[in-house]
Amino acid sequence: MEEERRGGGEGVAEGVLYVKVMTDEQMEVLRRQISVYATICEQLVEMHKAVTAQQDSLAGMRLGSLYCDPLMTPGGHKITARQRWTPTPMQLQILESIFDQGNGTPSKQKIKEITLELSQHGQISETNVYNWFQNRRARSKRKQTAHLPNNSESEIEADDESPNEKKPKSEKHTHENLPRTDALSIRGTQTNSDVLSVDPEPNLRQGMYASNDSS
Amino acid sequence: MEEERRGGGEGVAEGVLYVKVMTDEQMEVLRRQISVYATICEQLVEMHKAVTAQQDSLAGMRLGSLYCDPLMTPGGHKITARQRWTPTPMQLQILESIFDQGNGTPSKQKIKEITLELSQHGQISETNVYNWFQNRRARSKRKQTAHLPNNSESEIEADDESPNEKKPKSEKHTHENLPRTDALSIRGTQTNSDVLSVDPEPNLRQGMYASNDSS
DNA sequence: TTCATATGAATGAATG
DNA sequence: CATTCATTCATATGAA
Repeated sequence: MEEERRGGGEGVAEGVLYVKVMTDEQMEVLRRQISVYATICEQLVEMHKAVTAQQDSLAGMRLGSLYCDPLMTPGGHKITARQRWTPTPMQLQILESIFDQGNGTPSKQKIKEITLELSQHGQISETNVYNWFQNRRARSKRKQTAHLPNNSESEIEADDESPNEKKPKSEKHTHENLPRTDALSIRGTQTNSDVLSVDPEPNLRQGMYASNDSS
Repeated sequence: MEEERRGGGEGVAEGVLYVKVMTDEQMEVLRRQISVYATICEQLVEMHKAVTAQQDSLAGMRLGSLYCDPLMTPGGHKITARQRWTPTPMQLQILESIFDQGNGTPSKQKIKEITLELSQHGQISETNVYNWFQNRRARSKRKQTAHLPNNSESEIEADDESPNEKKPKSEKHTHENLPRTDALSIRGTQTNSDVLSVDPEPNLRQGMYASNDSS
């Protein structure tokens, strides 16, 4: 599927000319920047849709066409694929055994040692190890949360913008959910004359960042 | 030539020896181009905001009906309901710019100003800003533990079966004064080319964070 | 192809 | 501030 991730070098008859024409860092930068204005463009599309919809109601004409089909979508950037680390079976085994030792919280020093150990079996970085443990613990904990809560109620979550509800997200968020809108939130809410009204309604918590005035 | 000028950091990642065909200058060119586009888009958004707002406010004379509820549904609860704040690209840009300014720890007063500024681009609270800076600093500092004093990685190792890569986050740069333009600040920076001089909303950035009155 | 899932990585928020 | 937690995003892989 992704054999053409480096589509830059076409015309190769035989052999996979496998060269990177940009460093990951460069690619990351570009990706970021492109993503920025791609999102903005998406907002523009939404606005245009809104505007044309108004006109539509007046003239009765319909011209709702999407004129924005970028090469990538904010939901899935297909610009580049960043390869991610994959532990070798050997590494995985070692990691698993360390994890099973109960020393659930490997400190930084541990991480270094483990990384050094694992680097004998393949490329690896401390970040990889760190992430692995983080994920391992988090996911093992989530598995336990699948305790068949048998919630007899049916909380009707009508607002499922995500049709795929396979992920067992039966967790319980014990914190207040702030009515957060998505990235392109400028289209909703008040597009009235009060578009730019600052809504300084911060969900200020108890402590915040400064209990007192440090001035 | 200058294909190896940039101290990107990585030259050989895994088995694959790749060359850098993009120079700093090329990169800079792309960056600036994208920056221009981003700025244009940003201004377009503002323009459309003004337009839609105007239409809406003039609905009494034009439409005469409150039919301005096409797709947005001001009270649309079904857009997305996330518990966690996610900065919009524009907000991110602004935050990054501020962060790169080296003004380090923003004081409480700064936070307020920044929050006010960012609220023009989406829902945000002071806590969000504070957390962002906290995380930003902490994580950028964690980018220093991946190199060994005598780590000669000039060797091309192709023995491993794990095609992986380090984690070069885009912000490898410490907040040192980069000679290049900052990460496209699509915000206040009035487009030098004055592409679309439509700025009917002077109150977009009233205070900004320029007013440094911290204690 | 498309969908579903596992999982590495990113990150906002919380805790010390 | 330094670490950790919790959640989400993105990608690799396999099944339908």
